[in-house]
Amino acid sequence: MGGDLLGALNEPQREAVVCVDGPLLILAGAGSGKTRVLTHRAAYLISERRVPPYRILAVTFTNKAAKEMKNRVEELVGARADLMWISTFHSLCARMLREDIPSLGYKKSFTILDESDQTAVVKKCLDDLNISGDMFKPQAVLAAISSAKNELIGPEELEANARDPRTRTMGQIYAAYQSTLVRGNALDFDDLITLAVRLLRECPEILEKWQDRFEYLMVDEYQDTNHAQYILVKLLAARSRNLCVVGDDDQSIYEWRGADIRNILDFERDYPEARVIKLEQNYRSTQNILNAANCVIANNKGRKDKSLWTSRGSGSPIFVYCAENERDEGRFIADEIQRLAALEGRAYRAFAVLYRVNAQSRAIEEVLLNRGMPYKIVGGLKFYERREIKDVLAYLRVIENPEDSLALERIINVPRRGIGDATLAIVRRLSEEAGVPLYAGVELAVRASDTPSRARSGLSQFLQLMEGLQSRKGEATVSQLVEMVLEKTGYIRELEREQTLEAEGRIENLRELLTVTQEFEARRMENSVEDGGGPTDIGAFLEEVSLLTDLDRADLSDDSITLMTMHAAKGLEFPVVFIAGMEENIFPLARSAREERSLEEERRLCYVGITRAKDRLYLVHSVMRMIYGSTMANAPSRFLGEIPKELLADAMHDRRSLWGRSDGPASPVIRAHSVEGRSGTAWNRGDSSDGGGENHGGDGSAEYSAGDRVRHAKFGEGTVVAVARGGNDWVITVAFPGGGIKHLAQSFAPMERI
DNA sequence: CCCAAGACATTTTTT
DNA sequence: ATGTCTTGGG
Repeated sequence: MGGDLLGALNEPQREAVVCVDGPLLILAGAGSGKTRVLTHRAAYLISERRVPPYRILAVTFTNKAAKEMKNRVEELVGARADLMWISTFHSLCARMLREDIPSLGYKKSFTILDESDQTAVVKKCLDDLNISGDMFKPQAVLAAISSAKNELIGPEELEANARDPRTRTMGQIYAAYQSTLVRGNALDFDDLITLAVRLLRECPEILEKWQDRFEYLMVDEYQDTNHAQYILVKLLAARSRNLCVVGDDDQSIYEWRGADIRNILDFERDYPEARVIKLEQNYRSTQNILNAANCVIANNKGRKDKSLWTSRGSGSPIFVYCAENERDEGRFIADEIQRLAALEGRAYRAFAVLYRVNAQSRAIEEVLLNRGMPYKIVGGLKFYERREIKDVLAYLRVIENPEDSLALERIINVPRRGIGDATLAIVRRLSEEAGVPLYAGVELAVRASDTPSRARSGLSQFLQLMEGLQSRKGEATVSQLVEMVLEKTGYIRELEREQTLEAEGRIENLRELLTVTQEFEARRMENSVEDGGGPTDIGAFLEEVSLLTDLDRADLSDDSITLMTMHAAKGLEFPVVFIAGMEENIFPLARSAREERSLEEERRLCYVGITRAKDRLYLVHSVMRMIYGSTMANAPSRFLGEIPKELLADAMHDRRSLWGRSDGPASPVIRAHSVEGRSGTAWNRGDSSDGGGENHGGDGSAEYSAGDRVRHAKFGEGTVVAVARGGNDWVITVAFPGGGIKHLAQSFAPMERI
């Protein structure tokens, strides 16, 4: 057994698997088989060390990662794997809280809010506090609250320690927000973590219970943990100290969301007896791709030194294409996919197009759509955030827990039943006066003598509906309840009446929701042995759904091209990867380029993007790009300049490139990639340090560099996008927002820098 | 109470 | 360019 388990591993992997006592840091580079290590490690604990599976905890960030880990451990040790605790941070905490949250003054039936619920609460708080939304945008408030929670800072503390009035106000809004949540017995995603931490900190017997249960702990993607998660792990592992964390500081791309890269960088300080094992052998990509990734990431400071290598050959060069605009970019990508599909017999699922911002997807999508090439977009619109889905789920929430005032507010007039702002105001006033939840307020309003008759009839109609649904709660399955909701509320009828494409789509989504509930029930049947005293079916379903994301529903199995952001691509791999929009201001984003800290995060993102590719990598930049409704001209990304030119080729697509009209066989796109100088300007001097072997040195220097703003006598203002040699002169390529791309001879052009 | 025309903003978003 | 949110008139 042991031979089998360890035989398929390389030396450091094997070490990481058998080193199970005491703290261990595994620095796992991209594609180095970290999931393999984690699963084998779990299997080793179970079958070699005879550790009961339920004494092992593995924490991931995504459901998908948890599911994969579970399946792979099962392959190794069989059904016993089911007893192991493999879950996401959030579901682990939800599970802990379901048991003991009454100690914190909440009821076990708490609901979990998603982002739009949160936004609604914030807006209401801003209203109540009479704070203008101009200065305090809900999104910004939410971000502030979230980061406070990530740091385990409460509202009072935030307000007390505020050094500026804005933060003080934030503290007040935070306080209002939190008390709304508490009143509604609701938790947001961050609360799941912070309240679990509070539980462990405030209740010694609960802490002890969990510490005893988990003898061995593993944390995946440790570089992405925030402070609250860090403390949670620290508390849980304090007793056994058998804590194994796996991560890659170079793949930390969620700092903006509270991830604290120091957690991984300082692990050895926190656990001085820790062993550190580096996994640097990559099983995914060619050496060229790895070299490119290594070179880019080497520009970051303060990282754990590591360098990926592979026993695969160097492989194809990395292809760079300079497109004219975003349509040309899409066209090129589609061309290449078709070419490679035919030439190398690759299925569509072998291709991924990655980009920095979702807005870039449209141009690519358009081309693929036109050509009838199958594609799917991951991210963007979320299934569970769709209005119709949220409406139905809100009904379930109220059925399950009538005190869920947020959900009630959402559906009280959906579909329309004549309960408008005026009526709702009455209900709100009554419930506030009586100090009862909104639902009770509805009952009061129906009974009150001064309620206008129209309002009364709407409200009592609503109450009847809800009572009818609630009466079936015990016997009906979740699917049946959903069907009843759709039927009795007239939701579907309303949509059918609309007769629009949009309404049809919504109906389609609701059908899909029924598939989800049916799947849930099937699973529930299977595991019926589990917890008898757990939440009800509806409760369990709602919890599961609230912790699900689109990523969990995306099937990568169908044969289509994948379009997604580089963030969404983390953890995935594709034989052929295109990274679109390799331009300054897009990647790195303009606002991120100014600060060293965020620039480094962009660079890590670039590293993640590059290392998704197994066989072929294409980096595409565009001279001009229409985005958010306006056209901009951007210099090629500095990250391109950080890749040694020997690794690059222009993929024989220089026909269309800027230099296409000038003569000579040299590949000008390559020339522009000369690596020199520092960030920002590395690319710019498209001077003669290329390996092309022609006309070096000599006569005069370029007066312009990419990124310069210029004014031309005829074409007006523009941006220099490239500078190249052309005969005895310099050819300055300028993008004029009004007049297109012009190639101008430096010595003749009536042009000046501005 | 409802709808429609304007304002608005738009990085990334594992849960 | 586009989708979401607000606001004002019917």
